[in-house]
Amino acid sequence: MLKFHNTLSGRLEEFHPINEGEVRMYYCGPTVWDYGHIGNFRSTIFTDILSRYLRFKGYRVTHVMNITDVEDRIIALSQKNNVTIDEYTAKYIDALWEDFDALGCARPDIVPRATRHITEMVSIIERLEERGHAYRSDDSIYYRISSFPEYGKLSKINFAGNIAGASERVDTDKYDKEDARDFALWKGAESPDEPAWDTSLGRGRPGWHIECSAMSMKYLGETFDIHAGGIDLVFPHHENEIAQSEGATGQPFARYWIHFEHLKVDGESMSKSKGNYYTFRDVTARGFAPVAVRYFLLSVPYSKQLNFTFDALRGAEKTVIGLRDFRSRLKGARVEPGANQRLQEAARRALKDFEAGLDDDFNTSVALAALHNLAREVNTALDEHALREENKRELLDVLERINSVLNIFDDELLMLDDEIQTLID
RNA sequence: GGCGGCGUAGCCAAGUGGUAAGGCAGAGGUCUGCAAAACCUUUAUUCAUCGGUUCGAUUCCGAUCGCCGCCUCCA
Repeated sequence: MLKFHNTLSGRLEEFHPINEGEVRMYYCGPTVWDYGHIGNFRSTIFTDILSRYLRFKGYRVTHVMNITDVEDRIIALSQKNNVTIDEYTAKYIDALWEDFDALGCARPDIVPRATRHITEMVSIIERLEERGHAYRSDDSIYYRISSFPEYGKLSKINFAGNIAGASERVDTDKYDKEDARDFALWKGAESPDEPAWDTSLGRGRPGWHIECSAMSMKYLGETFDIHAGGIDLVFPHHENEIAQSEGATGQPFARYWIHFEHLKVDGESMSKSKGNYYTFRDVTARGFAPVAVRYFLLSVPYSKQLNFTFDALRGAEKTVIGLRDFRSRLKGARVEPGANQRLQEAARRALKDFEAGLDDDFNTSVALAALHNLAREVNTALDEHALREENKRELLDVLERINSVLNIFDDELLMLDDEIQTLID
C-alpha cells in the first residue's frame, strides 16, 4: 500500500485516488527564463518517478506539467534582449526538452503554457469576482484573502506571529490593496510596450498563481488527486492556488500535496553569488553522464534535503556503471535449462523490497538498496555458474520492472565521453 | 521576530526505543599469465555537543553549537 506525506494534512497518508485505478496529477513546472539548474531537476526527476511508480502500481496516470512562460523576470529579460516573450522563452523550452530527454524524464502527458490559457484564467477571475473573492484596484484585480477563512490550511502559516520580524523585508506595496496579504490575480497593463492581453477584464496579464489554478482544473477537473512541486512553493504559490480554485468552484482542489525538498551544494544553499550554482548543462559539460546526475538526484528520498558534491556525483556515476555492467553480464550469461530456487527467491525478494521502499513515502534509498543487494547475489551466482535459464528470464524481467520506475538502465542514457571511456577501459 | 527541517564512517547517505541499510573511496584476499571486472573479508563499540526520561536512546525530552528552508512571483 502506497503511503506518502501529504502537506495538506501534515501526515503520512495512504493514497486512494478519487477514481479507482486512475490518477490525475499536476506538477508546477519550470519558469522558462533560463536553463534549468540541478535543483530544478531534482523536482522534475521525482515527479517523473512519482508518475512512473503510479503506473508501476497499475494506475492509469494523467500527468500535467505547466510551463510558466510569462512573469516579471521573463518580461524584463525579453525587453532587455529586445524580443517578444515567446521568442525569448522558445530557446529555453527547447532546452528543457533536451534536458528532459538526457535525464530520462518522460514527457508529461499534457504540458500547458500559461500564455495559451489566458481565457481560462480570465474565466476563473470572473467567477471569483462573482463570489466576492476578488476586487479591483486601479486596473488590477486582487484576491481578497479575508473572504477565504481556510487560507493558510496548506502552509499552516501563522500570520499573527510572523508579521513583526518579517515586515522590514516586505516591500512597501505599490498598489492599493485592502490587506497586505492579498495578491494579484490580474495585473493591469501599465505601459503600452509591456506584454498584455485585451480581455473582458481589461488590458493586462495574469498573476502568477492564477495560471496553475486555470491549467490544472482545465485538464484535470475541479478536484484532482495529486499536486506536486518544490517545497518553496508551499507558500504563497500553492496556498494561493487553493484559495483561488476552491474560492471559484466551492469544491476541494487537490487532495494530496507533495513537496520536494531542496538540493544543497557543498552543504550550503545554491546561489549564483556563492559560485555553487550549477545548471544541468554545467554538470554535463564537466564530463558527467546525464544518467549519473539522474541517479544521484534520485538516490535520496524527496523529503530530505540532498547535499550535492562532485565527489558524490562521481560515486553515483561509478555506481550506475556498475549496475549497467551487472545487467549486461546477466543478459549475456550462457545458462542451462532449469531454475535455481535460491535465485528465484532473491528476484522476488528484491522486487518486494523495492516496492516496499517506494511505498513508504517514496524512499528511493531503500529501493536502491534492494537493487544493489540483488546485483550482489546474482553476480555471486554468475561467478559460481549457478544461474539457470528460468532465473535469467525472471531476473531480467525484474530489472525491467525496476527500470520502468528508475529509468537508469537504458543504454542511450549513458553518453560516454573520452574521460569516462578511459575510466571503463 | 514567527514557523519548520537537518547534523550518522574520508564522501553521498537510509534507518530504528533494543543495540547502525546501500553506494563511492580505502585496506586485505579469491579468481586471473598480468590486469580489469566480479566476489569475499574489513572500515562508525558509535550516530554534532551537554544534560534528562528509560531496564535500555542514535532514535523521546531540554539546552547549546552549526547548517538548510518558508514568512520576498526561488524547484
